Amino acid sequence: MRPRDVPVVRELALFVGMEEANFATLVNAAYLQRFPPQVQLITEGDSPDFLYVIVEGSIEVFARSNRRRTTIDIFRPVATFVLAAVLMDAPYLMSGQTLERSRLLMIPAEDIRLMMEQDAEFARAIVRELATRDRSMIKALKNQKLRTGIERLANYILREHEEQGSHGSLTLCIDKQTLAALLGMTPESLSRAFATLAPYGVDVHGPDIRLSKLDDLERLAKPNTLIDG
Amino acid sequence: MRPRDVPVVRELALFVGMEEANFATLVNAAYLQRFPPQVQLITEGDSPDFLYVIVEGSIEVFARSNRRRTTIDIFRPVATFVLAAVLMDAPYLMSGQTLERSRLLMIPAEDIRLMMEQDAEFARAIVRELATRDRSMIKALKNQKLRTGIERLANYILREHEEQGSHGSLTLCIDKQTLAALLGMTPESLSRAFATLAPYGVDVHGPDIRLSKLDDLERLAKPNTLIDG
DNA sequence: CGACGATTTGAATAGGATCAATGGGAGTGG
DNA sequence: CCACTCCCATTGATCCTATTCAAATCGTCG
Repeated sequence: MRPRDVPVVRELALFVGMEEANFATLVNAAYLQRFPPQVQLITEGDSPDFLYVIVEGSIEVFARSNRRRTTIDIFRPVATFVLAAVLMDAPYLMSGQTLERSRLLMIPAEDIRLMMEQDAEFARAIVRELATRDRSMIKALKNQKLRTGIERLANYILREHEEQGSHGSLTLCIDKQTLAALLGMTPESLSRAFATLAPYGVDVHGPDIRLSKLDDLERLAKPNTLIDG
Repeated sequence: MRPRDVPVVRELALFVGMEEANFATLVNAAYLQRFPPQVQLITEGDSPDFLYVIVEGSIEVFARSNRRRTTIDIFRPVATFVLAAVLMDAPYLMSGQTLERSRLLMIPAEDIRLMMEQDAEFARAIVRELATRDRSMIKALKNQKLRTGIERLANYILREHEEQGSHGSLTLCIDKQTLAALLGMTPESLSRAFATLAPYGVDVHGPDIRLSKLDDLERLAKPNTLIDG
């Protein structure tokens, strides 16, 4: 790992409280690597070799069963993924691939497990990370079970709109196929869902969306901090 | 908490590695309490007061949004719930109620958080518990997004069948309304799903189910250790 | 220009939900 | 012991949501 990348990683919530020596140990064992888009990094069912930290780019984690495929989550900097599998030394439950050119820190799973035993502050940071992930998965499950596809889309739009500054417009940062999979629907259904939202002031032009009737859209979406928080 | 209940709790994965003094501290602050059926213990949105440990009975955790309601999970001894909310001191994401007469150990949330700072072995046990929960939620999300209602039911039946000894029959230990909510469908749909499974050797008599064509049922269900494990 | 992949649109179908009505115990009170 | 009631479960009819399969359209890039 290049020296100039170290400070960025050091500031991650997961590492910030660690003793310097322990952090150095972890980093020495780790690889910081670049990947082109559409590279599959992990495969569901495999044993975890590394904990991944996204330094740059974005990662889609997805799962298959029967002949269906769905997106579980999309990660951006700075986040880790497959932490639970690494800690339990249990098979990955999902596959993961880069969506764009990405830089990832790969820390050998065994080092993570050892370090958790050695560094109590690291263990506590892991607890916070895991608890956050757990809650995030509960929210995703609620989103899926308690809302229709249109409602999920409406809430996704509102959330992106807010994260992008609430200026009345937003730009989708993933392509529509991936968005459809994330929202638990087919690309065709997503396309129709967008059309259904037109009367609610949702104007779609490629990846750009303008929102002209925010109130109407919110009335439809009924955002809920216990799902979208 | 009664002295004779202490050993049971002491053996929980969460506590078994703790120093004796620390365990005593936690237990002294805790309440072991009985509840009748259908008592709502926690409400989504509330701040976490306690970590709950089910010593006896069963608990349904569920969530609402719009005017819908769904079951997230059902817990039996010996398990904890709302651990993530307690650790993050963040609002419960789900409500919880007893399904039957139950005994619960209630440990004040603040004591859990303090003890995690003090007892490194406890922190590690929490990590394992959280990682297991996280994986369980991922599986639930995959189950919901990658399977139809009938497939979810078929897999639920196969899993119960196995847990009850694989003797060609099983007994539902929750009523069908609750099962329907757990599987993400209405009671009507569940009833029809059972009917659909009849040609696959699923004979339902009230809560009792006999399975006469296990192979056919498995071919339909396509159980997957990365979902049902 | 031409090809390819992504998106949209159309038509038909499937999976579930909703609303309504019926059947079937378990428990209650006469 | 027998109605009676209530709640759960089932069944029927219909509607809605979303998927599937197919075709058209759009944009981008070589």
